[in-house]
Amino acid sequence: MRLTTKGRYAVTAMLDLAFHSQIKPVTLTEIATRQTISLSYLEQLFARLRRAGMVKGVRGPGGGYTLSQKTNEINIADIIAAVDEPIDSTKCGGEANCQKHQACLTHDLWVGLSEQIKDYLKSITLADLLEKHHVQEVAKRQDQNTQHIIELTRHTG
Amino acid sequence: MRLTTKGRYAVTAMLDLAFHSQIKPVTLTEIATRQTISLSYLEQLFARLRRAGMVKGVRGPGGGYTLSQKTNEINIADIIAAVDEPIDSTKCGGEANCQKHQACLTHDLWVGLSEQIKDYLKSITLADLLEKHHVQEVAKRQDQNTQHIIELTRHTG
DNA sequence: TACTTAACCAAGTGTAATAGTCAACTATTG
DNA sequence: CAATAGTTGACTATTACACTTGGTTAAGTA
Repeated sequence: MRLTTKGRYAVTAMLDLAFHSQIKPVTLTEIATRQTISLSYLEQLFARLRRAGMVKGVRGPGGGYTLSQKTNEINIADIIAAVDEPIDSTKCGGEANCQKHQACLTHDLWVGLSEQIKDYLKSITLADLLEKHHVQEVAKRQDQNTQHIIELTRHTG
Repeated sequence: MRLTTKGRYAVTAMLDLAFHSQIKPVTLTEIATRQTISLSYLEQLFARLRRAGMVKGVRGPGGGYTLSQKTNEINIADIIAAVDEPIDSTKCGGEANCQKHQACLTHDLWVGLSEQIKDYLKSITLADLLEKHHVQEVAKRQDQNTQHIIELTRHTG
């Protein structure tokens, strides 16, 4: 799981889409203008999002893009994964050229952390963010000292 | 908060350091060899980590690097922040050129998410990861499909 | 004091991803 | 048919990444 500007653009655009596509499709031109992202770059991002089945394109006048799922069914991790290149964070690629035991140990730790982040982002949907915005203002005032209990499911190979 | 290979290298190297610098300083050459990272690249990363006050360099024979804090005082977010370039994720830079209200709304949402991720990574320390590894080995043997409940104390600034 | 070690430092390089452009094509609407 | 807007591909500039080279400085050791 990588977090780059590209992923941020994608999430931002999807949020914009979630906001505005309630009634009719939203054109990329609108999103590009609102979010100050290059239209052609957006086209590339949405090509991937479409292939991932997250948005639907409607051609012709009055067309544009709509979400192909509900906002509470689209999570952040999937959006980012859709636009990012897949990457093997291990370098040793599992076991092949990895002779050093100590090296794999720290690799394991990172992969574990990476999975945690992924799971975390998977648990956050567009709906959460949209809803959260209202709550945020309240929470900002409360400014309380919480303890996070994070539940992690381990994927066994 | 960005998540790139650079940050991964930094975290990996710090984990390696945490493992091996218990008794004596660890040379970058050792880490470079173990983690198959270029020595000079490591030097650059550690220059930043040193400036951030996370590691101490010891010159001369028998020298190397040690952690300047305890493993439970060093969190992942700080490591990543130390090596990454600072980036303004807003593009509107607060308020200056941001005329569009709708744009800032989604920006807010992203910034909020970004803060969440940061807080999350702030709550995970090197000690957590090292400790987790022991648990992992046990879990691996048991080979059961368990659900880990990991309780992380959030450090408030 | 000379030598070795290893941190420290600066400048440069190749590569790949990012961010964006340009141009064409297809489907839909009116 | 014309306008709209998605779809696609190729191409370019910029940048960060990952790494290299070639040093200097400080601290031990012979």
